[in-house]
Order: sequence, then structure tokens, then C-alpha cells
Amino acid sequence: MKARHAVADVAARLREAGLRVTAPRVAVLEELEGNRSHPNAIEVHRVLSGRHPSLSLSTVYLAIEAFVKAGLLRRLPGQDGRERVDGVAEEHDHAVCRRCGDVFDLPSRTSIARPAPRGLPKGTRVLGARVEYDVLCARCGAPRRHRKHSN
Amino acid sequence: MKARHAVADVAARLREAGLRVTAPRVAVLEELEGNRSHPNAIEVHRVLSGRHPSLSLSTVYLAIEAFVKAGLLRRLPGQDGRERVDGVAEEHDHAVCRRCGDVFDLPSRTSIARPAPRGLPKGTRVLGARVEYDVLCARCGAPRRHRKHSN
DNA sequence: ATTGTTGCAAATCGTTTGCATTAGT
DNA sequence: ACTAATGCAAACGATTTGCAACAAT
Repeated sequence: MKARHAVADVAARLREAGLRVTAPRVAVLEELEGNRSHPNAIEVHRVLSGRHPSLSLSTVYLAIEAFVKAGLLRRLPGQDGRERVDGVAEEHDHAVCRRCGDVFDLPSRTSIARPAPRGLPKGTRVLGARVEYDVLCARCGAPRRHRKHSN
Repeated sequence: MKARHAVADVAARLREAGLRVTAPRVAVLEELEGNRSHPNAIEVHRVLSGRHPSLSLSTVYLAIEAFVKAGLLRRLPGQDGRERVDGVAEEHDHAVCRRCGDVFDLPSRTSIARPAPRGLPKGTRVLGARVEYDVLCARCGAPRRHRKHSN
């Protein structure tokens, strides 16, 4: 997923979002936009540490929060308690491996879930929807594999 | 949601699951089965502390893990990083308030999401699916409300 | 008697926060 | 100049773990 967008694009998107164009934010956004590996802040920091040795972890956290708030990225609640980042801002579905927690992106099928469901308390506004599939990924579902795979 | 099942039932379910019938586990399972408030371990502990003063938080964590593993309960990944418990074991959908994080149970509409989606890596086994609605709950969506409500 | 469970305390780990400094506008 | 953004370290909060005592089987 490297360099799907030119740096200039990223800078423009930052500016449009009302955020300052700084080296750390450009680096973080470049790394995350379109990224389908659903990393958490710590992983992002580790990846970027090589090229940006002074980049601090808290900056990564702050940047991600700013990007999510601006609608550039989504947040993904991992069932292991870690907060992952979803680099795809458009609505889409997920398949989550029950054993290892890996997340796979899928095209959105939420149109089939319309109209809004019954049973919601009065006054609730539906903003979006996605289908979450509970799966056993190929590695975890393999016959003799009983342990969480390395990655 | 109090006492939806008799204590005897809970004990039986524990036994069937291969777990020992102990006072702490009976209390935790009684509190959680059918509970639609999606509490986390800390909240469960707080609620039960009155009647069971010696109940420890780690026991609650351990019990919940055992129950989930046994299929008696589900876990619910909160977008705030907290692990909630879903007292309804049967497949169902959720509406999650984007602002306050409250979760509302909905009847399952995943049948409409079948068959399994394209785009999954070969060898992936689909175990289940649910629709997650992104909502603004009545309290959070109210005109002049700009802060997370108390609860 | 065996071994799963408990309670307590300490340890872990992801995330948040306070604050002085730096740098984008 | 103004103020957002950074980096560092300390603080936090949820969850996990080690272990000796305990109790269900």
C-alpha cells in the first residue's frame, strides 16, 4: 500500500481538513491512507521510527485522533482491546478472525440492510452501517493449527 | 433484566459447560445472562460488590472469559477500548452511539447478508455475521446537547 | 485427593495528559 | 505574533498474571 498518494495530495488533504501540514502528520497520514492492515498506533509508530527517529508515540496518537475527527480515517475497535486504524474512509464491511484478530476488508453490503431497523429507541439517528463477519481465517482454520499464528 | 433465570438454571448451565458451580460464578452469570446493558468487568464487579463483598475483580474477569469461551456470553469490543459483555448469546445486531458509546441490541438481520461475501481470502470460514449500525442515540442527538451524557 | 477457582497484589500494556518548546500559519 | 502541534515523561485505567489458600468434584 506504499505511496498510493503523492505527498502533495496528503498535504492538501491536511490543509482542507483545517490541520497544519507538519512532517509528522504527513508521515502518519501517508502511512495510513488506504492501508488495509489495520495497525494500531504503536505499530504505526514502530514502522515510521526508522525514517522519523524523533517521532513520538503521543504524536501518533494525537495525529490519528485528529484524522479520524476530520473523517480522513476510521477507527476500528479490536476485540483484543487495542484500537486499530482503518485506512479506508469509505463505508465497508469487515471479516474478523475469531482466533487471531486479523481484519479483512470487504466491499460494503450494507445497502441490503436498509431501511433502518426496527427496535431502535425513538429519536435515534442512523449514520451508517456495516456487516461484520465472524470468521476463522485460512491460517487459523488450518487443520493442525492450534495456536495464534505469528502474524 | 433481574432474575430471568433461576439460580438452579445457572448452576446447570455452568455444569454443562464443564465449569465448577461456585458462588462467585453463579453470581456473575446470573447478573450477566440476558443483560442488555453491555457492562464491562468493572461495572459487573461494582454491582455485585454489595451482595458479595469479597468478590474480587480478577475473579470477574476470569469468570467472564470462561463463560465466553463456553459460549454462554459474547464479548463486545467497545470503541472506547473497554471490553463490554454481551449477555445475549444468540446472534443479533447492534446500534452503537458514535458519541457516548451506548449499545442497543437489535434483532438479527444477518440472514439478508447471506450468502458469504466475495473477497475473502481462500480458506476463510465464516462463522457468523451481524450488522453494526453507527448511530446518534436520542440523548446525544438532541438539539442542544454537545456533551456526552452522564449515562 | 485432585485440581479448578479464588482473592490479593503486583505487573503489563495501550492510551491519555501536562507542559514547556518548536514551528506552521 | 498567534496558536496548533510536538516530544518527553508521568499518569491512568483496563486487563492480566503469579501465587498461595481454598473449595468443588
